[in-house]
Amino acid sequence: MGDDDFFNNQIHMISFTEEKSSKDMIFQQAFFSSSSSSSSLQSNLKPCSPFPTGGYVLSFDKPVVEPLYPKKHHSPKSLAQSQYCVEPKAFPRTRPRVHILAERKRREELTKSIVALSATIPGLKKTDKVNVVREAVSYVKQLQERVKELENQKRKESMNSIILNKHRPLSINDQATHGFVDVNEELLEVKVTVLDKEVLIGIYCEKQRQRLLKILSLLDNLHLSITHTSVLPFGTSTLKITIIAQMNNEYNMTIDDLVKTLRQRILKSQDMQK
Amino acid sequence: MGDDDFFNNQIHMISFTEEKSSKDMIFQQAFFSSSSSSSSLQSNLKPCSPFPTGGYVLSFDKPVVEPLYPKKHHSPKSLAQSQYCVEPKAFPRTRPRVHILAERKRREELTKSIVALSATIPGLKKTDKVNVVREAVSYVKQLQERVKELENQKRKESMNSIILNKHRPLSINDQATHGFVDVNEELLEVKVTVLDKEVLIGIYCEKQRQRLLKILSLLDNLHLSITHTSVLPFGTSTLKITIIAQMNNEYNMTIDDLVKTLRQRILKSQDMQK
DNA sequence: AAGAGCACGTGATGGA
DNA sequence: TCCATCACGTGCTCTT
Repeated sequence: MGDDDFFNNQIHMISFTEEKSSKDMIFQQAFFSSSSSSSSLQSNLKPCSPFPTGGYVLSFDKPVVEPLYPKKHHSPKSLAQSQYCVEPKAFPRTRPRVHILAERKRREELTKSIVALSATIPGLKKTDKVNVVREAVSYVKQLQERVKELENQKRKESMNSIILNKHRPLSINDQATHGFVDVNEELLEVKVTVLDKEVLIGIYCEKQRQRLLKILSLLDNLHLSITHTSVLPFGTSTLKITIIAQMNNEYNMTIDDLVKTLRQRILKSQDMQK
Repeated sequence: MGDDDFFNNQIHMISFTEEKSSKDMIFQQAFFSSSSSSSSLQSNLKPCSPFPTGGYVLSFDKPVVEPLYPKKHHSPKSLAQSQYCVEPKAFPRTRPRVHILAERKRREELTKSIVALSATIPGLKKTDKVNVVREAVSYVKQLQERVKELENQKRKESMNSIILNKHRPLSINDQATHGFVDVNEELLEVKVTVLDKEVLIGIYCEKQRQRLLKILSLLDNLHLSITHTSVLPFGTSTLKITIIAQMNNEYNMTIDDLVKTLRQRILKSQDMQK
């Protein structure tokens, strides 16, 4: 669990004119599974390029030793293989150092961000860099899909109240709102609950001729015997219908199917009315 | 869209002498805004390390020219600065090359994955690598939170059917289920819908003495005048109560508050019954 | 001994 | 000019 500790256990030397940089790298080094200790100065030689004279040479950043890159990495071994060349002429070698530092910083920050990313994605086993990013991609897609899914469901749930607001001026300027109201955006909510052999059906819909009659016959066709009903007017143009019914032996639908077919049939009969 | 192709279009030479390889990199190079063309051979010199003799030297992979790394990048300029050193002694320089290739592949794949990641996260402006990863982190967190939020809401919605299943054997082994049933897990669902000055209240609860009476007086206290009610028995021990009421002038609650207070009061009166 | 993985220093390049 | 970003080749380590 505690995996944030191995910072600062190694102090890379100071080098002349500071360059503090203790506690560096390490981090992902340890995180991404690797050794831990380090600080094997390992020679700071590097190829010195920009010479029109041809001839590729090496040099320190300064004509002096300069332990500039203290953080190489992985301690053991080496140190014996410090090899270098000396530059024939000392040059204003003050620039590359800032470059090196900047680049170091950049790299550091990339790995750090990747570590942060790996922290957000659950069930990650291979903490290797590319794998982290890849898993992140698929995880993001997965999350996006889940969100979309849930939001669609929610839309259905809260549809009635939204449509309610739309229908509020219904009786006033009925014809005036055309164009903004989708034909399929009927006000219709169906909810079904099952308990043993009984079914509780709640329907919230627009007021219409023969509304209850049609629904009851529809239920009869689906092998449901009505035992109680209640029809309550809500506002000027909507109804709340509640029905309790008994499943016959022939009945064998799932709840979802029942809801769907009820919605379909009721909507169809609504269309036919218009 | 199609982003899986530019592998294997280059046949990395079979062995030394050769190295065709044209068009590579490109991709992210173009994606992350940069130049596009490539192939500026740019000298293949490299520091040759493992020499116990000290002295840091450079060499080709072979004593011959060898255009090994054609993909350096950014075409223009350079090419004039081909500089190199010759290794004093030719060595079995056949190993590093595979390493170079592998590393190249690794790098390529990392950037590719990051590009893929950047594709999944919307509204991204700075397509810089670290920024992509960082934005990905915050985006993932954002998505996670949204999912959690939506799922909690969903839980509330579907609570009733879950509790229904728990209560199914209620009338049979009433006392026998103690210990597994939390005291607060009463069967109670309250749903409120508002239309102008009217309120539609649906309550699903356990059958109990004076249930309707208490609820109606409660609503009266909240400045709601009942216009219609319906009480339907569902199963042997539950009720579906539906109420339509008018808001009085004194009424000024939000829907959520109304639901909460209704739930609280009803649950409290239920407790007192026991 | 081979492979995978990482950080390093470096040159090139495009933008303030 | 300087600064940021990139791909590159390299040395190192750890695992198989």
